[in-house]
Amino acid sequence: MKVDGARQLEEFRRYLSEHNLPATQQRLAVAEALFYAVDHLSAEDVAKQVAKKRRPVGTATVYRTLDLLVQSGLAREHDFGEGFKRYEPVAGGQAHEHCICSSCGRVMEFSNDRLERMIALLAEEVEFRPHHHRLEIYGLCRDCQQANPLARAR
Amino acid sequence: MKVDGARQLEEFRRYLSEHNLPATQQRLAVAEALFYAVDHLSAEDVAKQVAKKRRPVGTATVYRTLDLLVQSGLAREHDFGEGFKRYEPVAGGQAHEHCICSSCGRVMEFSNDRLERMIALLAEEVEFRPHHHRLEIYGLCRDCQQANPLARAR
DNA sequence: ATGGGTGCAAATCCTTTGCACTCGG
DNA sequence: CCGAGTGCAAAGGATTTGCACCCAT
Repeated sequence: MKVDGARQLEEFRRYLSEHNLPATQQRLAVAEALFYAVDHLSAEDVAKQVAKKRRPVGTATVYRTLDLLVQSGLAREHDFGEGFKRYEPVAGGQAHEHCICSSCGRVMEFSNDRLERMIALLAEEVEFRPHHHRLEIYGLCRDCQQANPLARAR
Repeated sequence: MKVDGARQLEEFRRYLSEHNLPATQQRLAVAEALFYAVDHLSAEDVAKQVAKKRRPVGTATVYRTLDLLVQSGLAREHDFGEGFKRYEPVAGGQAHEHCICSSCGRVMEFSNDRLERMIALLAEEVEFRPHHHRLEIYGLCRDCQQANPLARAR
């Protein structure tokens, strides 16, 4: 989901200083790569982006910084069943869900307030205090439906 | 979610013969372990159950059979962010969702037809042909809310 | 009989960790 | 300055794979 990269980077700086954590080149470079990404990036993707735009950063640092970003609430972690995780920037509070194409792997997003409210309500019905959630819909994207009209999504 | 183990095992047998796949001792033992489980089992849990009730089965076979079960639609795979996958039996078509306690790891289930319908509808709105989905709600279960009233779910 | 299944162990792949060195505040 | 952060490479843990042997059909 599109976010304002510059603004997000500023938020991250604030988070770091509030927590007495040094704002190192590496941390900022990793955060920047994620915040300006248009897609859901894997840790490796992030490392590549950083290497391209700035200066290579160690794998460990990439993972450590991604963890920080997740903890700060500025990023979200996903597992689309590919055997590794993907990350995406989060613009404060905008919940949204994902459709993952079983055929080509494309990920689409949508959001719907009524859905969000219903989810919160249903959780409370089982005496659960919801914090966040993740909805992934697997099936066929438009292109793959056309390419293979009879295909049954896996 | 509770399913009829014997019935499910029969379904698996049918699936195997329909696909010209041998119904080996190991496959049946793995399927049985999963179908009679009350919880969401990891591959290792499954192996342990099989070893206890029947005869030890190789790790590779456990994974291979779990894949078969998922492909046959008789089992479902989950990643609750623990670093490994969990599996649960699926009784034909009964969609249900999960609440995962961030504090103690307990998993609760619920289902709601209105939610299911809304999810299908929203996917179609973005020209996506949904096949199945996964909704995971993270937060605090009732016990953990009481044990730590001020805790903020992660 | 016989083609696929199984077990074992080695291989993979993503992610984490230990440690000496470097740097931001 | 100095404790936290970084890079490297080695470790870790779940899952997969290669291959000789075995068993349902």
